Amino acid sequence: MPELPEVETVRRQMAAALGGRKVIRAEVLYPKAIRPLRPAEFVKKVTGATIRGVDRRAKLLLLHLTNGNSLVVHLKMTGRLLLKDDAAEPNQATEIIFDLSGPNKFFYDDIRRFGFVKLMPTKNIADYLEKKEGFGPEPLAASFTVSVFKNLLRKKPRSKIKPLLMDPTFIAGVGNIYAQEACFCAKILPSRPAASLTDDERRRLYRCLRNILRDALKHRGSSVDAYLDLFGRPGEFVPKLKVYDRAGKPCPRCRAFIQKITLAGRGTSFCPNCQL
DNA sequence: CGGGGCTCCTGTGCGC
DNA sequence: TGCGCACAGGAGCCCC
Repeated sequence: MPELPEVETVRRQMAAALGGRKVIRAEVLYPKAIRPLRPAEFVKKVTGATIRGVDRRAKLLLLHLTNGNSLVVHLKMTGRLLLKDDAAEPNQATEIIFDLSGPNKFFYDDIRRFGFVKLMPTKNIADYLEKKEGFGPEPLAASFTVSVFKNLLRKKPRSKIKPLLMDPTFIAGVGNIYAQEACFCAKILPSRPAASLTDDERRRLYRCLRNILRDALKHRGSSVDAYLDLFGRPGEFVPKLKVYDRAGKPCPRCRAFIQKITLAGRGTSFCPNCQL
């Protein structure tokens, strides 16, 4: 599942590889993936435009075009943005093909088809992100200080901490993998109400969350499920995951068996011995 | 306000 | 060996 480290990896790669490239041709193979336009309109508004820059907010990728439009992409669980050579052919998962200037095609694939590509005027992006989506702070931003984190926790005293970390309106970009890893690192049970965390635990969780996201980014993310980077390479962080998808295996810290429960409908693994 | 359930969709992995 | 089915999962939405 692409979360902040995976999406940011793809953003950096796209910014370097796609900037200045022109869309020569576009084809929509799965119309439900695009919003809100019909394929003909989508193709018309994209064709001939040059990719000016790539931003990220939460798990959304923002591809800005020179014609005043932007593409807003959410990869959800199995979306992939792939830069391939001109001879590449679509497969079962391919939803959109962009034929670029130079020797490349740019594919949007999504096995489970939950992701989307929205086309909207660039000038509407800021409002869309902050008003409609209402994203919380970027956890790796310099402005996201420990006191900002503590103030946020005070606003949601009754929420369970792990689902709270995954709430995009609370903090942006954290999903099921890194929320579990952060709780493990901070030695906090995922089901603890936010208000029950001591000052020391709040500080630990803040540091753990930021360190894990940074470390995962350094390793180009975790390839669980279907994630691949822009060049089709898997991320290298999976061997460093301590609890995610490790139910029944020994805790790397204390050797107790990792346990799995469901919180807010999401699988959640933790060590019942050293997470308190 | 918080929590639960439903929805989208397909590959995986289980039980028989 | 093969079939069929439950299940996972981000996040919006509805309901209580």
